[in-house]
Order: sequence, then C-alpha cells, then structure tokens
Amino acid sequence: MTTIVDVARAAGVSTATVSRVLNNHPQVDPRLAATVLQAVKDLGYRPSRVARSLRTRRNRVWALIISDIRTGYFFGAVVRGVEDVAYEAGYSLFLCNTDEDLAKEASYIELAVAENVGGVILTPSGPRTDLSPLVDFGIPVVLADRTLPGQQADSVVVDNVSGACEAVTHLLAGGYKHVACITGPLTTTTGYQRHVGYGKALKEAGIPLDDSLVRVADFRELGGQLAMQELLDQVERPDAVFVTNHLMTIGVLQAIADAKLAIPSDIAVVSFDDMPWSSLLQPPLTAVAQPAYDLGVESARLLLSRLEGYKGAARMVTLSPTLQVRGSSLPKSRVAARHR
Amino acid sequence: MTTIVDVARAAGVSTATVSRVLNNHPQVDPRLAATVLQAVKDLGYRPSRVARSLRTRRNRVWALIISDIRTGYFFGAVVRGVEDVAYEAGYSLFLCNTDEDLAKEASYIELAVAENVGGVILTPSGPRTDLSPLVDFGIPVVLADRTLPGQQADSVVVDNVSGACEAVTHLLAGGYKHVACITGPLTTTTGYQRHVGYGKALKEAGIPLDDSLVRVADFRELGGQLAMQELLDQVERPDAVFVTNHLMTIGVLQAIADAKLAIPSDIAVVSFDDMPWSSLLQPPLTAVAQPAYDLGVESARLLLSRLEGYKGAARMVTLSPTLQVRGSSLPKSRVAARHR
DNA sequence: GTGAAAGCGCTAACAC
DNA sequence: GTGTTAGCGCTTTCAC
Repeated sequence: MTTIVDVARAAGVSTATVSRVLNNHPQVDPRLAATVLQAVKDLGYRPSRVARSLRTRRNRVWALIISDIRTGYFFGAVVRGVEDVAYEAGYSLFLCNTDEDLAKEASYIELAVAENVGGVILTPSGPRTDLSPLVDFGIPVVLADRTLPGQQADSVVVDNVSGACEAVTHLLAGGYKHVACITGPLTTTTGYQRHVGYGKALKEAGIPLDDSLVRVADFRELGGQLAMQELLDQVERPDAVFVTNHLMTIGVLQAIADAKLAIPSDIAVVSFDDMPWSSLLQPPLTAVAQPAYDLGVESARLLLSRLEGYKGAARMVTLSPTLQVRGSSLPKSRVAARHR
Repeated sequence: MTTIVDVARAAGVSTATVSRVLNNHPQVDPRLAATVLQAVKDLGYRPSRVARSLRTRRNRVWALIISDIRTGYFFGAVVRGVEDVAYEAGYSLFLCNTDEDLAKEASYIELAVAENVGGVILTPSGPRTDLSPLVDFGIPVVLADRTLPGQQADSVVVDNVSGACEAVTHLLAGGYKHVACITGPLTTTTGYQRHVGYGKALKEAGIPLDDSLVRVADFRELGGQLAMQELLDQVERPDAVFVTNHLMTIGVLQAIADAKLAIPSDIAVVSFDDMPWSSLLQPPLTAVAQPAYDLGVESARLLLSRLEGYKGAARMVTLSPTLQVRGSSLPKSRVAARHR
C-alpha cells in the first residue's frame, strides 16, 4: 500500500506539501504541485479516508436510518433522494434498516457515533427514539417522514393530515355515506395524522365520527386484510374505505376480492401511497401520492446546510401529497349509470 | 469526547488493559475487567471505529454497489438480504447506487478503497466494469445477480435460462402457438440469458425460432409498451408473450389494455420477476419469482467466508427461480371452456 | 512557500 | 496479567 510518505519521497517534498496539494491549499508553488500530482498518479496513490477522518475529526459519511427499504417504493425513493444529493456533495451513506425495532435503531445510532459520521438522517421508529447520543456528540440529525415530540431537530414531513383529508373529502363528494378508515399504529405520526385527516374531512362535511368504521392496524398486508374482513362482516357495512398505506391496501383489496365484492359499486377504495402499478389494477386505484424522492432530497439539503455551518433553530419542511383520482373511487352517480 | 485514555485513568489502569477488556482478551483479571467496564459505563465511552480501523487496517464495513434501489422490489430485497447477514456479523454497509453508470460505479469502487472497506458486493453495470482497484488492495469482491467475463470473483446468480425456459414451456404446454418474447439489452447477462431460455423452450418443443416474435427492449416501462404495440400491430399477432422483467411488463399490460385485448383469451402473459401485487391484477399475473432476498443473503455469506480466511478458487452459487402460475396464462382449453 | 514534528484514538508487540 | 511504547496515515500548527 502506498502512503503519503511514499508520494512525498517520490516527489522530493515533505508530506505536508503533498497534503496541501491534495487539499487544494492556495499557497503552494504550481510547479511543485504538478510534481506531486504526477507522483500521485505514478504510484496510484489513494489517500486513506480513515486516517484523514481520524485526524480531522470530520467524516464525509452520513448514516441513513430508516425502517425497511423493502416495503414498497417509499423508502427506496427516499434513499435515492438522499443519495443523489449526498453523492453530489461528496458524501457517502451508511444504510441502516431498523425494522421499527427500537433496539436495532439504538444500535445503529451507536454505530453512527462510533463511526463519527458527519450527520444522520433518521425515520424514528417510535416516539421514544433516543437521539441523545447524537446530540451529545454534536452530530446533526434530520428527521425524515416522521417527527419526534419535543425534539430540536430539523425535519421533513409530508402533510399527512391534508392528504388524508383530501382523500376522504373526495369520497364524500362522490356520494359515499359510510366511509371507513383503516390506519396504522397511532403512536406513529403517519398513522395518527392520517387518521386525524380522516376525522377532519368528516367534520367539515358535518358527519359524526363513527368509531365502528375505524380500525387501527399495523401498516402491514395481513393487518389490512383482517381489518377489512372485520369491516365487511359488520351489520352496517361501509360503502367506501380509506386505507392509510399501500401494504395494508394490498390486504384490503385481497379481502374485498375474497368477499366477491366489486370496486367501487360495492365499496370504493382510496389509498395513501401511490404505487407505479396503481393504475394497472382493475379498476385503477385512487391514491394519495407522496413526494418520497423529494423528501429524501430535502432531508439531505437540511443536513448539508447544518454541515456548512447553519446554526439557526430547528426547521420543518412540509411537502404536499397529491391525490391521484382513478376508477376505484368513481362517484356513486356514475357507478349507478354504468350498471344500467 | 471521552477517549480510551480517560477510561484508563478513571479505572486506574493502562490503555492496553482497557483495550483488552473491550476486545474480550482472555488473559485479563475479571475484577479489573469489571472496574474498566464500570468506568466505560460511567463515562459513556464509545470506542472510535475510525481509530480502530486505522490501527488494525481492518474495517467492519462493506460497500454494496448496485444499480438502482428504486426500480422494483428486486434490489430492495437484495439489500435487505445483505444487510441482515451483515448486521448479524457486526458489519455495516455503504449503499452505492450506480444507475448503470460506469463512471459512477468506478467512483464508488474508489470510495471502497479509500474507506478501506472489508469487502464489496457488486452488481456490475456492464462487461467493462473494472475490479482492479479492489483486487490490487486485496479487498474481496462478490458479484451479485450478474457475472463478469474472465473475472476470478465469487458470484451469486439466478438461473435465468431455466427460469425463462420453464415460463415459455408452460405457455407452450397451455396450447399457445405463437409465443413472443420481449427481452432487455443482450449485453446484460440477464437480458441475454432469459432470451436464451426462451429459445431453449421453443427448441425442446420442436418449434422454430421466429425472429419476428422477438423484441429487444430496454428493461423499462416505455420500452416494453412500445415493443408490445409493435407485436400487436403485426399481421401475425402472437397469442402469448414472455416479458423478461417487471418494468417492461407494466408497459406490456398497458399496451394490451390500450388495444382493448383480453388476457389470456386474446393474449397470454408471463413475466420474469414476481411482484407482491402480481396476484392483485385482473387476471392475476403468472410470473417467474426470483429469490432476491436469498441472493443478498448468499452474497453476504460468500463475502463473510472470505473475510474469515477462505482462500479457495472463485465459487458461483446459482439460485433457482420458481414459476408462479396464475390466471394470465390459463391453458387455451380452459379459456375456451370459460367462454361457453 | 515549505518542512519538521506533534498527535488524532486506538491496538499490539514487547518487556516485566 | 499488566504497563510502556511505537506506530496506523494523515493534517496542521509552528518555525524558518
């Protein structure tokens, strides 16, 4: 392995000069610089980031701590958003999946400290996520997609309340009277806020909240399926359902198919989280599209600004989701017309 | 920041002893060890991985260099497979997306060297991918999903030929006579091998290869859609189509819907790459499921074995895909029966 | 403008 | 068993 000492010897200069050349210090003789660069090239020298990081106490690496990269397109797109900005700015990423497991999350936070990363972008697994190791070591943190109560950290979120509200309002405007809601754990900001948006839409329409139409599931396929089955077995069956993430929607669609019901004539469906294949379904699925890639990009930008020295108070960037109206929520009037 | 010196002072021992305790050296007095551990706890000491890595010249980090984590579930599942094994073994991951861009790939390979990673798991962007920086520095490499001609590296692949062959044989057995094939760039091992499997199935059935039924597209949605449109516009329209990845399948399904044709009565469809939503389509999509998660797991295991000192020749692990038979490829006889 | 030298936090001979 | 000490490869004062 060739080190900076080898380069210095080959170029006939000191290691200090080599270092200066490599770090673009202004006060260095251009002729000497050329010699050094040539030696670097000849020897195939690559500076050790590890040694540099130890010496400067700065590390051009971030930790990206998310729940699960596999589930759906959402986190995949977030990761790409972060990575594109990071790569552009010369940072690389530790990818850390927590599976919503607080212990795993904690161990990745410890890793971030031990590796002395420059910053962390984190989707907290729950309200009890402990950022203190990062705060203690002065490592900047950006919360992505979910916030943490009482934490002074930059964050980027999707406006879940208004997205959910818009979705449910759309169903109500279509003439649906008994709109059910299948949401995720209310301890997650997403599960909670989307449920709030559902309630807000009902209230605005002057409809009382009927708890028998609400199910709190687990954001997973099976949970969605079971919740839907329950709702369909009820005496007063809903004529529409708002599902707060795409995994549960898969289960919901399965349950509706199993019950041999038709969408939207028997029950209309609107989902939070739009997927590339939503429009391939029969009927195409109405869904609230989240700007996942942008969420990653904005998170990375907030982190970058901290690394560039920004010292202001915690900022929150809110991104708006957009409702993609498709066939699964056709207004009742038009559904009836079709059946004639 | 507290260092090993602080801990040593607090515990009244030398740094060497602290280091020994932290690295579970056997020959250390249990009583002293307890004192040290207590001091570690009291001070909230966290060993610097950076310093450790510089000193030991070993780094408990891998680089995972893949094309794009966003496109489909495939790489997401691969990443999880790798991560689960890595986490278990105490390694963390650099996530590197190349977007099939050779320059980006090269720069990530340089990063892996500069960061002195313990190993690399790589999906080569093309046949010209240059592993030499890694080889020069003795960094073990595992090729995942794609191989590299003339390279001495461990690899894990899916048996594309037999998967494709099985899919097409299934269509032929169902009574389909004119099976088309939409494949990806033949420069990629996946695009090429799946096309080979298609040819093999025809040959085994004694059917001559008809080039007018074959389209080489780009593995993307639009490419699949255009290719399908062309095939449908032909005088002799195929009665079935085999599509070699899921993105192109989305385009294909779109084209079929646009042409107001029915699946499978007008045209049967089988896709390579099974998706969680395949069974939600109407009709459910027959697809070749790839063991993506296992591919990640096996790649990580090969890498681990090298890190544990295995010195043997390059190994290739081949994983078998499995055909998931669903409604989009119903045998012709049963389609006819249904229409009665 | 350049070099000598100290030291980032840790591990591993080597001595005792 | 434990401590002393010499670096790992780099950056950065401080002299010159």
